[in-house]
Amino acid sequence: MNHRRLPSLSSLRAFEAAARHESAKQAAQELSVTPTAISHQVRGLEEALGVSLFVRKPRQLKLTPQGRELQQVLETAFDSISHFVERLSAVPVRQTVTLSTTPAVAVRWLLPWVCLLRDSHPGIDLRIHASHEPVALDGVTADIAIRYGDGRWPGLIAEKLFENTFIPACSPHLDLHDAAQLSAHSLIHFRIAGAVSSPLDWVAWQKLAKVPGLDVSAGLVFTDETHAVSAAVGEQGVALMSRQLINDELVQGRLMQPFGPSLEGKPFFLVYPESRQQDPTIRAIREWVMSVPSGMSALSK
Amino acid sequence: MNHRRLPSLSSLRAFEAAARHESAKQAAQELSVTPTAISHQVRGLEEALGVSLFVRKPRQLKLTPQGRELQQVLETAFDSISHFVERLSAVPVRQTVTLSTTPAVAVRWLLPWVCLLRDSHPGIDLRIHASHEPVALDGVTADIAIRYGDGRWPGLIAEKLFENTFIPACSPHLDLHDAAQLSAHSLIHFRIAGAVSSPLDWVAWQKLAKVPGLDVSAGLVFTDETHAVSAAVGEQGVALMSRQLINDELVQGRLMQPFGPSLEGKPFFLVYPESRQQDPTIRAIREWVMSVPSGMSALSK
DNA sequence: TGCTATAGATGAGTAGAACTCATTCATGAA
DNA sequence: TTCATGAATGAGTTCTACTCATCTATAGCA
Repeated sequence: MNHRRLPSLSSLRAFEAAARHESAKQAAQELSVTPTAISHQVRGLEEALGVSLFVRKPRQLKLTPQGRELQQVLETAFDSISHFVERLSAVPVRQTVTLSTTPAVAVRWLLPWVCLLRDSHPGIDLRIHASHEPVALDGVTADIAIRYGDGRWPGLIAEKLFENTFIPACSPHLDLHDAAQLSAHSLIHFRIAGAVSSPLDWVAWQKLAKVPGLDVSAGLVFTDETHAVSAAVGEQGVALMSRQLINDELVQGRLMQPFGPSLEGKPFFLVYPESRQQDPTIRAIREWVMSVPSGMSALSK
Repeated sequence: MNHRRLPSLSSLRAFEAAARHESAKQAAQELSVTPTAISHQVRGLEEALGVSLFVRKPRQLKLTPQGRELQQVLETAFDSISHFVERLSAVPVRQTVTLSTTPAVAVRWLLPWVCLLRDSHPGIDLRIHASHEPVALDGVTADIAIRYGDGRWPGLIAEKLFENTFIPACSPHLDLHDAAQLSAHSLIHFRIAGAVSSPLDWVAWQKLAKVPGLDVSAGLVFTDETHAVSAAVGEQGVALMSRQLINDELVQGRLMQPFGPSLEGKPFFLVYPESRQQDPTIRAIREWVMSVPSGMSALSK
């Protein structure tokens, strides 16, 4: 259908209304224009088509047979479009949005607040894509992300959420106060499967802390950060983890930071494509994420 | 359906083409606009509807499920309109046109040329409404007229066709040369039924000619002008009739004007509503009428 | 790996279609 | 006869639809 011929759609609309009413005045009212506009449009359409659509009488319009036929075709067409458009608006379409983040952020930071999003935006179907690697925000794999980094991603808008400070953390029951005591306890490692090392593990910490005689290769290894947290809470040893993600445990006294130093990791950002900045769904998610309490955000308020 | 909601029809058209191709570039080519125009229109539509219709990738557009649905509704609607419009143009619709004129003009002047109109405009169905009284050119009773008058009819366009000169006419066999001989012959009257007198009858002629002893009330009376002509040709007497309508007989010598004076009647005009000046059918009839040879027209050429 | 071509998006500016205003005309009703 | 009503015409104005310039992110090729 590459050679579809369509006259001015505005004139078709004006004609259809005038034909239905057989009145330019009523058509004008329906379309919120002046009767003159209707008159012009109808005339333009007749000229474009080369046929008469109305028989004109003073103060009266009568449809020609062709005019009547065209009105019926147009009414059907416009009605089908209008019905669909109204259906689109009337049914709150559940917008599926995929948020990509790390497993720890997902579990420890976001999930507790998902009910809040559901309450405020029942039309949003939030799906969380948890992985350690950043994924494409292409609207297919994911739409929006919470990820750590330097905040500079081409084509993406990045809004800082919170810092990512790695601290030694253990249960208060271990009665640890000095780094020198570390040798007597297990180190709890969190290591991404397949990764050899990380700038934020015990090796890096030891380089900074320089605890004499400490063997940082030993200890418990978990591939799931939340398991590492559980082990620490369960007095299995000392874990090095993001303070912002164990804020609850710190506040509740289930975990403590026995000593320093801290390692500053790259902060977490909310990230989404610039092209979707005005997307109502993206905006809604953004607002929700911004309302989630975080260590730094709560402090700055 | 008074509350029909329709977004910008232009944006709907642009979207449908872009959706069908899943390419703004190809849609632009189809609609003979720039790709930018497509981009703007699609974006406007998405904002108006509040939903995303495309998933955007660099150099690529992918339809959302909603976008796909809308495209299908629109394709059906636009196709139905387009098909009807093309049908309207492709089938030469027979346009019925009613031409109002006097019986004499119809029979003696127009009918011989109807075949010419049919040849040049097979789509025009010409109907002739013959009557002595002018009728409304309202598109119902009649569309166009040939009528005599002063050429000034409100709202109507009047184009002069030919004069209307009333002359005494009789067969050459009567061997009449002088008005004084009239008493020895019958006067042939043409009188419209119900009409008492006319400014163009024998009474009016006698007032001008002042033929001694001539009784103009006597003679043969016909209600049909063509019958009066036949009677004159058949040597029944002398008729007073429009020279332009008996031109053939004059030229062929079946009738002659034996003496004066002539009475100048109001000329005949082609008359049609100003509002239909651009009507293709009216224009076609006009051209045809103007091409019919008439006494005065032929002489001026 | 770097360069070029390609296709879509954004924003400012422009053109033309859509519309308004003023006026005229032809009823129809009081 | 006068006034109200509704459609049409033409000139002028507004606003939507469009273009141009520019940018971005690939995709393909050398």
